[in-house]
Amino acid sequence: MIEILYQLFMGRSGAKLKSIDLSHVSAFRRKVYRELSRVPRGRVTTYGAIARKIDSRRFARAVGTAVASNPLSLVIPCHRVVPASLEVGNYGMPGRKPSEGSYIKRGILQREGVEFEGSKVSKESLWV
DNA sequence: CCGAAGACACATA
DNA sequence: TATGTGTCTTCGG
Repeated sequence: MIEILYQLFMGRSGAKLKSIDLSHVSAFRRKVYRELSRVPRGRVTTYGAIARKIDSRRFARAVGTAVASNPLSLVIPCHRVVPASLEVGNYGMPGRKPSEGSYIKRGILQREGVEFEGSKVSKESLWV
């Protein structure tokens, strides 16, 4: 775990997720988190893209619920996932208004170097 | 078990 | 732009 946090601190996200215990997490969610952890700093991906990598695009909504309740918010870069519209999307912040969550999310992304065109992230920031 | 809800996607008008 | 529909995992009764 310390290893992971160190990697994050050094800006090396996408680091190994291996050492984390995911035994009590459903297989589906493990897949989601695995893909999510591959997204590097300064890039974003979409719920649909993750869904597609796992299986099919139809899983998009399910991916959303999986990410929303991710148990490792500091380790898994859940802020690097945006809807296909490329808008910022939501960011669950219990107790706060959705708008605040989006604001925070966007702030994090910008700090990581993601470029924005208006209310949307630029396609260049999309991770392939 | 079953029903409802969800950090979505996409087609249609 | 605005609605409506398709799909799948979770969670609560």
